[in-house]
Amino acid sequence: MTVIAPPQGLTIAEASERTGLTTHTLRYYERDGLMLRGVGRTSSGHRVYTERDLTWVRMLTRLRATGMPIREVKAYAALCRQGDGNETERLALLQNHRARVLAQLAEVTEHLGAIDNKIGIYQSTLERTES
Amino acid sequence: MTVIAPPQGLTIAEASERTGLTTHTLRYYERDGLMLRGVGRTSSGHRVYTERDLTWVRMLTRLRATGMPIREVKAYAALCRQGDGNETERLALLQNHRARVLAQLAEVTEHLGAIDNKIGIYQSTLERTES
DNA sequence: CTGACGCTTCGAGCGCACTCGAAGTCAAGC
DNA sequence: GCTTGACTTCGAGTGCGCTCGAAGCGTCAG
Repeated sequence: MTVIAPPQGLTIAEASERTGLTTHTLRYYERDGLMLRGVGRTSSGHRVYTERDLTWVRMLTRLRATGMPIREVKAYAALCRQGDGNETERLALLQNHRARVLAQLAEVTEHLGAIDNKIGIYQSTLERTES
Repeated sequence: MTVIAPPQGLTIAEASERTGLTTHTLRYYERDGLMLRGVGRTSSGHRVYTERDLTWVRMLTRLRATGMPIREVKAYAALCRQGDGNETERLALLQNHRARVLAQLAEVTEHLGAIDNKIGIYQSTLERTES
């Protein structure tokens, strides 16, 4: 049907393409209350994504990609939805997350070091055996 | 009952304490074929963990903590179980994992940078508003 | 001898984050 | 006016990694 993208709006398929999320996931995020506000609709009920929506989805993606659980993303979305006045809470939430991510990065890096040692051992074993 | 730890062996409770895994998880790992070989038993059927078992569990933990899926840990265990001669495969598996972990670290770090920017924005918003 | 405890096995259940399928609607092209 | 196909909603299903509970047994303290 080649839905004509309404002025300044994108279809869910286009939004999917630009965000790298599936249409299923985009609908799921909206259903689950992760969007700032419900995505707009055409007269026939099709979703219309604006650039603001995509910007928000990209933020979501960053939070998710750094391991923030959906319920917490939802909490952050709720704060943003409320409007001005709760910046302190938003900041605290993000700083909390940041601290957890840093701890996680440190832990993974440490474990990776040990795995690297193991890799080194196999490499020297193979060198001694080779030819 | 205070099971007397058999000479050079640890009960599952002790193994749990030293590895930080629950007894449930330790049994699950054994059931699922992640251990190098089945853990030994006392005459009454209780598990006896050796230091070698614990060393292996610690390696498991590192692989898991860096995001290796259980099925791949299982593959690695199977290679080790086979004995000498497949060091090349083991090395390849670990190097593959290492590459994925590095990519993951880079991605998370990049996303974290963007989140840090957001944090910075909230901080300056609050500074301007404060007092 | 009795009770409590800590282990045993087995299988079911859970939380998370999607992922998918079915059935229906609507606009456009032929 | 009929077909096509991208969309809609709803609810169920999937994969992962545990996590838990029930039922039973062996050993030790009292």
